[in-house]
Amino acid sequence: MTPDDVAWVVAGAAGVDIDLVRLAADGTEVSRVRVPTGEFAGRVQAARGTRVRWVWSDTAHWYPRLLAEGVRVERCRDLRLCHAILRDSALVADAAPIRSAREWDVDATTVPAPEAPALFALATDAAASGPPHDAASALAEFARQRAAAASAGGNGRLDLLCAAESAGALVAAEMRAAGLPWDVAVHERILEDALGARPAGGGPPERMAILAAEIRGLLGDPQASLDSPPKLVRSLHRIGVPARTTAKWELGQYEHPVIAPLLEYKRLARLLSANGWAWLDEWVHEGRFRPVYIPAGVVTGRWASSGGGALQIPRLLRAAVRADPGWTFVVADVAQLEPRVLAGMSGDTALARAARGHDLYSGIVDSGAVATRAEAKVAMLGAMYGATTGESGRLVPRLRRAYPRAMRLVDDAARVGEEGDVVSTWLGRTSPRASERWLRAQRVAAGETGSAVDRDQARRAAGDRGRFTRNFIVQGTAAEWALAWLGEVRVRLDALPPVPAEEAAPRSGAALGDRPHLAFFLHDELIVHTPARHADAAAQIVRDCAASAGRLLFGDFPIDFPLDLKVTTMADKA
DNA sequence: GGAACTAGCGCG
DNA sequence: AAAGCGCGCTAGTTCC
Repeated sequence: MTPDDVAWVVAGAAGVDIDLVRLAADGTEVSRVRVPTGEFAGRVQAARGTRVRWVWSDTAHWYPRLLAEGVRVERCRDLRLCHAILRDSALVADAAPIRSAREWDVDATTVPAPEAPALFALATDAAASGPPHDAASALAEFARQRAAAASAGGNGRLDLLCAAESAGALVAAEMRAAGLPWDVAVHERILEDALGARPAGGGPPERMAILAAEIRGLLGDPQASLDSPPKLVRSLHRIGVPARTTAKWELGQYEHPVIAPLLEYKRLARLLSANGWAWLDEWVHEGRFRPVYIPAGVVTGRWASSGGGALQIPRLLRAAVRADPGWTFVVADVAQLEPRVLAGMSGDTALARAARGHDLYSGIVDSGAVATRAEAKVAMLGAMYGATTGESGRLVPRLRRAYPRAMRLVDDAARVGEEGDVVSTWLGRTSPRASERWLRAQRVAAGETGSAVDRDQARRAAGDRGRFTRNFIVQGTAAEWALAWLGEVRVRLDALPPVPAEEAAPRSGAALGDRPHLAFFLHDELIVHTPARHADAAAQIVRDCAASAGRLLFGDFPIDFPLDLKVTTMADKA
């Protein structure tokens, strides 16, 4: 914390009074009050603008109830999320105290989703699946975390990461509260265009039924099952298509009249089951899709989501994302985030030069390392994922020659992982340790009693782990860049003036519906929902924050993060 | 009849 | 039989 920081530690179980403990910048307790839950939101609102940081057990536990009352907070520290970072970080010199606080080891995915704040509080406390929420526990954990961070190397990088992670948790709660504007009529039109009319009394939609009849005719079996892979494989064998699986990449390799309609049927079946009318009924209410975002739900620090498949919305349906009347979107994504981050981490000026301007892959071609953009892309992905065979594996050595620093960084990360050690992202998030099972397999293979099968399995497991750690440092650092971007966008949008009540978007909620706010985030892309009059300002903020995120992580190193950005009322991809 | 698993495919 | 990372979700299948 900076010296002028004031922290209020918030604590209390659901349904009882809430303790507010004021701390000085050095962590000593200044004062303490106990307030009824009904006064909590008012207290928080009153503290806006005082540079307070709210320290609490779990943003998903505390923040939804504030948002429901129309109250935003400027900054917080999410003890649950920061605990996980500091507990595992290789930068922390003395991790023993924080590791001993096992009650804070709460897997993000076990935190229940808030249907409504009241229900959520009940669910959490009844199931006792969250971290402790009382004042003594929170104060002790905060002290442990400050000590752990103070013992860490890395010039404050972990402090930066904890701040960014906590800001992300605020964004996640706010985006759920605001929701993503979703036009049900447009979605239904897309479904009908693709699938045909919605069946009145069950059964498949019209176009799927016609396709199914055609396919069954070609299979020579009016009863053929198209939805069961084993049965479909047997049906295909009977007409001379020797497919082993029903995966589309394999089916696509056979020449037979049944293949084309079958692939089309599978595409439609997927759309129907994943995002059909049932999805719409379940997940879109009052013009908003409100998924549950799970910050750091992925080991690398990326977010996960729960319910509604928020991070897998098919491109086809993006046309259903429509701004409210008088509002618009700023849709922005970063071009080639991961290789840019790799250039920054490794200090590879040659790769940074290739990245300058806009298209990094074209820049690689211009440098002469490979001949085409497609080659540059597959080679770079192969380098970051650990490809060893095929076209990708063949091209990676060309990148090694052209960008030795960058390639050495990922190659070293892979070697460390193969040896069973951990790797860390730029800001210090550290990969999980090798499992006991993995270590045992390596010991057995290395020992005199190990069989050829043991050795083969161990080598494969080592390779798998090496590809994981290779990718971890890049994917994880990209996630950190994105958090920095997101967090700064949030703060700066919040500083824009609110619009008059008659121009507000009430469906986005009392806390956020009167001003530009984040509405969606997906790894390297965000959508801001904004009153039209603030669209240009919001777009500039999104651009400026990409630049400042780059500086926050990589200082003066000359790597830029260009955006594909557009201002539009329909958020199909930028 | 339900839990646990797999196949397949959507997203980055 | 995906080559090469990270996910979530649905339907079908297998096992208890």
